[in-house]
Amino acid sequence: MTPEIKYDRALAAFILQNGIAGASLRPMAQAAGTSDRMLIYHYGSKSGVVEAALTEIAQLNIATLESLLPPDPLPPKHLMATLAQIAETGQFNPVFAVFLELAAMALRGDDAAKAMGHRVVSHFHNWIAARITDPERAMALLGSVEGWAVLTSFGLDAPFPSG
Amino acid sequence: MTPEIKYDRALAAFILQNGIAGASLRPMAQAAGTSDRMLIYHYGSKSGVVEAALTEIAQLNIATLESLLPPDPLPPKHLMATLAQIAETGQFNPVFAVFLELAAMALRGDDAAKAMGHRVVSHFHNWIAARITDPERAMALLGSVEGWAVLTSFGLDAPFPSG
DNA sequence: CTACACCTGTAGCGATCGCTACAAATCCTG
DNA sequence: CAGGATTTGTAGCGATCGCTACAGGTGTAG
Repeated sequence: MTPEIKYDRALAAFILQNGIAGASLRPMAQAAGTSDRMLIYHYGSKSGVVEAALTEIAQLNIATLESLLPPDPLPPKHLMATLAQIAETGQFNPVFAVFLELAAMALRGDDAAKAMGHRVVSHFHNWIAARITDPERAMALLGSVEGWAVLTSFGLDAPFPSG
Repeated sequence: MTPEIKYDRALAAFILQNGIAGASLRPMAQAAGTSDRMLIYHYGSKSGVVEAALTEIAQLNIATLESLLPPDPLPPKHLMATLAQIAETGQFNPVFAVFLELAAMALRGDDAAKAMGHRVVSHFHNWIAARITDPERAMALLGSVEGWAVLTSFGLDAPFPSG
């Protein structure tokens, strides 16, 4: 029951909107209705703040995915068709942006980013695996979706992977 | 024959190593053997410097890809097997990191990043299309590779897409 | 040689960065 | 109610950010 939990939601929203690179203590504190001094006090350091926000994002994300599509093994084509509809609303764009930022940091040797990304993407993988008739294909499908996110971010009209 | 070309190589190397987020004028200038004052003078602004560096990265990349595998239509499986060997050396990790950073920026509405990413990824697409027997599959394969890069950056042992 | 455009080094501007020292306020315990 | 620990506001530290003013050098054209 750490008391700083009340800030997590606002911090997560801030990072979803501004990215990890745009996460500065003073603006984050203002968004959370407190001061930079307090964020440092509660979370110890800026990296502690960011880590808490990313954890919160991951949890929110799991909840959102659960509510969008309850577990039920579908043929890959059906699942991907549903995912296509969800993805094309753009509601997950901020989440994708954070993931891609984490991936770039991980590629440069940031171990914290690597661990955080691993955790979050594993959740995605499990979510897919629980909703597909042949779960061993979940990783390949997940990769296709991530790649689609990259290509469409640049404005290419890449077809959503069909499975 | 703009005189600032001599800096482009060093600037590209710097951004490949430190990322776009880590691109500050003074360190870049030092890496290029000049001063921040001179970079601003030649390129007009920091964004001009970064843009030149990214353009240089794109050109270097095309040359590298050409030298690694001359154009020759192959069956998708063969091409992907060759790409797997190349990708697993990790030599393109800094390039992937820059791409993913660009994608994150583009997803947040950075139009310059979107245009730059579009250009670079289009080159990748053309490169693949020229080396595959059914070029209309190039986009899907490219997406799979990008997604694979994201997943492996987090330490997941995702299989390289087989085509 | 002169004059003028081009180039570059020094110094510093205001803003923001993560973080901290210090003291007052508040809360909990005895 | 007393006294110590916990929480918070104010102010500011040194560092770095992108960028600029200004003076002096350098090369070239008339």
